[in-house]
Amino acid sequence: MPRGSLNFRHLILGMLAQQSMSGYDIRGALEGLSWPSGTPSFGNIYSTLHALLNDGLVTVEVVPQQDKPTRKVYSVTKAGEQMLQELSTQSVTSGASLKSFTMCLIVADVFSRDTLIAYLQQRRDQVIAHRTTLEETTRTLDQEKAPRRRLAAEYGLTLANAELTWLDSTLDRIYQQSRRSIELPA
Amino acid sequence: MPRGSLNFRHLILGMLAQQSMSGYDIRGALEGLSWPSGTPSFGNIYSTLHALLNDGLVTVEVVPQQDKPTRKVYSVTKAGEQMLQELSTQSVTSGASLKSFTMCLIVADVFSRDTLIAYLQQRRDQVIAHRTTLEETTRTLDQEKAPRRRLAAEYGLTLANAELTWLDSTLDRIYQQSRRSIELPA
DNA sequence: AAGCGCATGTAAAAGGTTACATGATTAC
DNA sequence: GTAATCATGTAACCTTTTACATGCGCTT
Repeated sequence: MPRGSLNFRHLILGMLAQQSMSGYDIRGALEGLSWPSGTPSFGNIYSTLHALLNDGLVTVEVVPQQDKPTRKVYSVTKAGEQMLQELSTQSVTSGASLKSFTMCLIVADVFSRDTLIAYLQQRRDQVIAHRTTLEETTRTLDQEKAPRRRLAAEYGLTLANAELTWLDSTLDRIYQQSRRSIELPA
Repeated sequence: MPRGSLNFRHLILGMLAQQSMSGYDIRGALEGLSWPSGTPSFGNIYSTLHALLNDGLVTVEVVPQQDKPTRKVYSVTKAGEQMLQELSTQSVTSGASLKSFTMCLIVADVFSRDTLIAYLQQRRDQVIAHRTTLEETTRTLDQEKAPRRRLAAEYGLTLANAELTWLDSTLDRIYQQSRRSIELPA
């Protein structure tokens, strides 16, 4: 776990900060959002929740339901909020894998604008670097006549280009929002 | 590890089948190709190599170099080729994560055309399903005014659409290749 | 002489999934 | 009756990374 990088605990805590939920709810939300990095298992979610509870970062409320099993709704405590606050302003030194970046986007609400921008720009730099590597690889493979060998590189290039387009337009959008909120008070 | 799914052993074995390499070489090749799923560590590569050697699926050749440390070049044995052969014709029941799919592409050479097509189509079905889920999620989030909450879903949608475009064009290409090789002998 | 690229290796720790157990209600 | 959704939980297991150790030769 590289220093400054998001882990699963942060993800759960960040999601609970957006909205109090049960483990089952969290799983449902992640199924829709965390697709690129894979949906985590219940085993992981529940034990993370217990660990957070044990560390006093969240509290539980047992909610009996009619016609359905009892739910356990978790909410972030003040200690938990403080932990997120620290994360929010912390400098980004992550080795940003796709997983870690996806988590960052899911809990984007907990970051300050500057931290979010830093994350996006860092990801942008990394994707550009990878694209360069992939372009070199395809150039080498073009010499050979084996078309199958190029599949992985082409796949990577397609994803990299799509991601870069998204990152650029998203960064633009965020910059315009800052400009607007600066212009309005003026 | 779902049955029928590719694991790291298969990846290494498949890469060695394409070309005999050292652990260091494998790492270099994967750095260029396996970007979306993350480049594996040396620790993983070397221990997998030792395990394959122990199971008689590969052999080593110690290659001393002048001016550089000695390399250990691994090659696939007949037993290893047989294992790949079985994998090649095996029906695909994988829970195809991005990781497993990327591995499949890297060793695409070892698959029969039908198996490769099955993998690509299976992935296509899964991505379409995920896209549907993501579209529903964005529809729900559009109601709210929180723009940050939509980031993860939009990101996923962008990647899903790019991947689908690639999958469709790649499947087309492969189909045309089969047609050509059927037409020629006729 | 310090640092980097090459090259291999191991053990401990972290991370995560699978498989199981439980149990109620609804829909076919 | 049997499958599906809802809902939680534990332990064993697998996978993978991290952090270390080693050592040569080239460059600054």
